[in-house]
Amino acid sequence: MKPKLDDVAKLANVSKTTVSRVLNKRGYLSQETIDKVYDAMEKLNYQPNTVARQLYNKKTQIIGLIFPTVTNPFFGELVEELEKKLYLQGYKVIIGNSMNDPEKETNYLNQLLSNQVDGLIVGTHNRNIQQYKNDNLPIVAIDQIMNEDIPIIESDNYLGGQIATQRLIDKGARKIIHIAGPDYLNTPAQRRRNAYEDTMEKYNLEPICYTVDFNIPYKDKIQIFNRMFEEQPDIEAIFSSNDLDAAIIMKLAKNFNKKIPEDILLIGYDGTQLMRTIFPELTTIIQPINQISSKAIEVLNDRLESKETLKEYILPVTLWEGSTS
Amino acid sequence: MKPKLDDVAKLANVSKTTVSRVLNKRGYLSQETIDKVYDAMEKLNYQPNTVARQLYNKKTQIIGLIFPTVTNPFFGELVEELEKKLYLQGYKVIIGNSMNDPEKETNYLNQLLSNQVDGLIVGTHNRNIQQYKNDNLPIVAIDQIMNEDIPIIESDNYLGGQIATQRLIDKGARKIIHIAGPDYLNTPAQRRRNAYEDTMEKYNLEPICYTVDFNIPYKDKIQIFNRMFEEQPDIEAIFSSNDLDAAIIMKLAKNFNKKIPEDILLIGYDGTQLMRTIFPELTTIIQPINQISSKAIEVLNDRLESKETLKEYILPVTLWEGSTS
DNA sequence: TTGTAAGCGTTATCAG
DNA sequence: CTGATAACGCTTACAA
Repeated sequence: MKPKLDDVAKLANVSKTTVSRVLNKRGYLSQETIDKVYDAMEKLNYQPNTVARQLYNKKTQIIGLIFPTVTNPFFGELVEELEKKLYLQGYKVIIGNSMNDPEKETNYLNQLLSNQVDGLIVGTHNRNIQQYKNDNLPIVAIDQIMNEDIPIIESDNYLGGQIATQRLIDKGARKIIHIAGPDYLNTPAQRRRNAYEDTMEKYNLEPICYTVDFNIPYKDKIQIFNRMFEEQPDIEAIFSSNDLDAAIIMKLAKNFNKKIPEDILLIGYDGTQLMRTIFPELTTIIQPINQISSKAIEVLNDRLESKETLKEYILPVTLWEGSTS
Repeated sequence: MKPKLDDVAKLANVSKTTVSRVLNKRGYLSQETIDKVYDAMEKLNYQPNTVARQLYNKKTQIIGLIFPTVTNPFFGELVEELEKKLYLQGYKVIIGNSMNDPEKETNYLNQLLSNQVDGLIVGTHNRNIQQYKNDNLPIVAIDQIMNEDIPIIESDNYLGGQIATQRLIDKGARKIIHIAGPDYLNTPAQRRRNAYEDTMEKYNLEPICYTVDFNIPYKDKIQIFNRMFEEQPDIEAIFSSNDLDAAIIMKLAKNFNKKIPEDILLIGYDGTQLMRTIFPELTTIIQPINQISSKAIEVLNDRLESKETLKEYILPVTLWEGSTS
């Protein structure tokens, strides 16, 4: 059995209160008592029970992070940044990889909000969060519309989509295909697609979208892209809303005897550290993961202190000029 | 204020006990009571307080995962698998990215073991865990020696190193360089290096190792590899203990006018889904992430039930035959 | 400077 | 079938 406060108290011949005071360095205590208590704690190898403290304080010092999958470098790096920064503020993180499974996500949401976490940062792409309406919950969303009361942190998706499309057009491409996330998801990321469509229209070009759920198995993606190459033999450029897909497309292009950038221009999206390091040649739009995570935490802190927040925070994107377009 | 059991009880005109029974579907209850209670819960939008339950049950249903960084695809995929499988068993996960910072790691270890988690799966590379000796703690380690009492789950690092080195030799390379993790870390992964050295010796070849801490910034790695290319102009093959480093090396080789595999043979290590998808040409040793995670959880469960476990579990590796060697 | 006792929100025992 | 009550381990008024 693990020793508890009372065991320490008995061994040190003091009351629980005193031990608690020593533990939390509160109030006046004689040095003698302090020493006695520390001695006892050491002898018993005492560790305070976090859960009991959480119950009393009504705070867990835990933040829940719900994201589709930490396996995608964008989310991996984002989650890592969030963890790092929250750690410095004394928080731990519970992570839920929802895999865009609505049931799993709802489950996490419900359970974590049962006093298990102090706040939530959510980046999944599902809806059904009606139940939390009006509740002024300590939640912020990243790139995701949950409901009107939950602030959204995002990078400038429209501008990103515009920069990407414009670049391909400027480089002479006319038949430009866009790989997008599923359009039933009304996320801010869809603005990349809107920007693509608007820009194409502006030049009287026909927008062509292929839709890929970004966390289906790789082999399914490969199938879709292979079909795309078959259906679009005269394709001149591709704007992928995701670097991973762009990288896969680069590999597949070879099989169709298409060279990048000679035959097909390519631009991706996200621009993670990882991709910039192992695929520096891939031109892409960089999302400011560092700023996104900082802002998300800042806004969450505001919410926790019941301060007013904006509904939406838009952070700047930048272009990574590789050689694929 | 969030409603509590008592509020529900009052509204439904029953006792706390009854509400608790309804909540946990225990004991005999009249349908009428059940309905009344559910009604009240709904009206108040009641959510049971997880922390209070944790205190009573002395279980949190949380497992702590401590790994260097979720940003490395190997750990990312491992953590994801662990989370997925633990979720199905009713566990949540707290994640600590130690970044090989001993202080942060110790901190996590101490705090999480303060009744905050039911068990721990640890994959970090630091020592200093003396304090936990003899304690029969519910911990398992992945690829990491913590102390004699903590079981280790690992893939067959020696065999992996052997297969890799042998392959390079079979393909005709003689001057073969190995990129290894820092050797002050006495981890099972060092057996890859041992295997490399043994195999080289067997063929009377001189082993040459470059040491790279795997979570230093990318630009520092690039510096080290550039130096390597300068110092070793007649290099014929490289065995990297990490696919990311292998990928970086592939990019850098171009700058030195070295073609892979024509001029330099290359083999990596880890073989994550991600790398096999976006770098299928990279020959590598696949660690069985799925099996590792399953075994880790299985052994942790045994520990939680105070069953005897082995000290070490070694899982098989396989070769991914790309075109880089 | 230290101790007593109440309370944080649950669950389970035991009695009715 | 239902209800008091103690307990989980800690913190803090309030007293001494």
